[in-house]
Amino acid sequence: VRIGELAELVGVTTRTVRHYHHVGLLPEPARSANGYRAYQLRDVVRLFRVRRLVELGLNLDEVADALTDDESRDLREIFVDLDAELALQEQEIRGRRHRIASLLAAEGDLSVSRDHAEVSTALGAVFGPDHPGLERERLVLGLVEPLSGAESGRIWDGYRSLLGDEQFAAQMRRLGERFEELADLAPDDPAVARLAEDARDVVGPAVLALAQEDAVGDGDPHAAERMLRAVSAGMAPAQTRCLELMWRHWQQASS
Amino acid sequence: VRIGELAELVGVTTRTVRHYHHVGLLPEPARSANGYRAYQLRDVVRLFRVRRLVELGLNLDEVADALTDDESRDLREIFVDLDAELALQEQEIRGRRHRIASLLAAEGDLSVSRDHAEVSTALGAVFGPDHPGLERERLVLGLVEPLSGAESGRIWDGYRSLLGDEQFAAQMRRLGERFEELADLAPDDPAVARLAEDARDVVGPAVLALAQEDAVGDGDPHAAERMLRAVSAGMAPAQTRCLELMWRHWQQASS
DNA sequence: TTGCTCCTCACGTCACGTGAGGTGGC
DNA sequence: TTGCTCCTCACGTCACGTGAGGTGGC
Repeated sequence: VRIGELAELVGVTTRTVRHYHHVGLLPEPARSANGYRAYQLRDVVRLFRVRRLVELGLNLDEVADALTDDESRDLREIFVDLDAELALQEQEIRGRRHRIASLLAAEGDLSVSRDHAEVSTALGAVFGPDHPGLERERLVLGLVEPLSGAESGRIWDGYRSLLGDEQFAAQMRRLGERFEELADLAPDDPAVARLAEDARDVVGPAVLALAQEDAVGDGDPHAAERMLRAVSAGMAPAQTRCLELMWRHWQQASS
Repeated sequence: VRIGELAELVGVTTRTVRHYHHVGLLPEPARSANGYRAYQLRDVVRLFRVRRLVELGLNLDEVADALTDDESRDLREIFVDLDAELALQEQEIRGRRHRIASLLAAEGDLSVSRDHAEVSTALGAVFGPDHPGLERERLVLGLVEPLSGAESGRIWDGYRSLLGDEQFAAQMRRLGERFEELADLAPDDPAVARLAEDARDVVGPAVLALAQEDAVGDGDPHAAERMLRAVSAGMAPAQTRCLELMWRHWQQASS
């Protein structure tokens, strides 16, 4: 029996058989006069046994281990471990499918959540298309999505109540403009502290909500700080400083 | 924000971030004076979106595809396809776990089936440890295992009834010895045809059963022929010829 | 000075797939 | 002569992991 026939018998490719020779899973058989591998019955049986284990999900090292005669490691133990691993994989796949199903259940744009789309639209309406901070404010929304449902839910609610109130919205728009103007100032410019003071009661209910979540203790305990670091990525020093000051105010307010 | 912080924010390694740069999933950010990558808010958001899709099970090409703005391929379609693929994987894993569970449910040696172990023992008892054909006969049992349950079931039954009958067993032992003696003869030696004739009613109920399965049409329609090729792997020419003759007899008997 | 982070190659992982270039048997 | 199978390298796949060797900031 030559390699092609062996492979067909067992249902693999000839490359697979050669690979098993290479890694020592299957002994190299004698060669016939023309240099072709000449397989015996025992090789066919061996290959079948190898494939049986591979198809159950063992990797080639484990198969080699399982097929040694010294039984150093119990086959039963191997299978128990394998089953546990497969159970994990199954759970993972189910989780993914669950998340995909809830995505597909929603209509509209799948690339962002419904909440995100709604708040983004509201932001555009409130700020107007030419507002210098609109782009950044919208990017910040992208940081809310990876948070847990409870965390992001509070934040979306915070945005909605804020943007829904004409007076707050107008203040927010103005604060946003002032924040952009910080870009060219020094971090210790008095305008920085003034803005942080003025923003205290208007902007940032989202962050406040996050801080409260932190205090309550469910979700990621450092979500708020991580948000803060992410938001300040690439900001001008004065803007970063302003955010820091706001953060301190909010921390005091929530404690 | 430098690469380490970005990676920690999003929950990946720095190597992963660099890999995404390499394949173009994440744009290379500007460098600060020391050559370090300096990330902006938009990079954080982008990386979060990439990871969300990766963790759902998309490969990096698909992620890139899904995150292009031209929406050339509908995200909904991508998710539907992905779900179908995940459903397949889940079924595969369940199949494996099912097979493992039935293995674990049986006591004793997990490397071979109960039937195999039983028939192998019976073969040893009937042939005796010094019989020249015992090793091969036992190897042949290894070819029965990969067959479907119905096919192998018939064959094990065939073996059991044969080996359980004192008279048949004695004949089989004798035929086995004669078969080994063929090794040094020419394929056209009259002893070959004689043995095939004599074996007709004794050896090979297993193959006969397989041939019947073939005729009935369930299972692999060429299982018997494949068995024959495998069994004759590495045999002496006269032995192969003898098997062929037997096979023809059996085919006639079953038609 | 020490420890930490960053930088750029570049090879390794896992189980094979896929040519590349050549030879033997019908 | 043509088509098929076999042979031996040896690079490619996929998403990074893991050093190797070197540099900047506290």
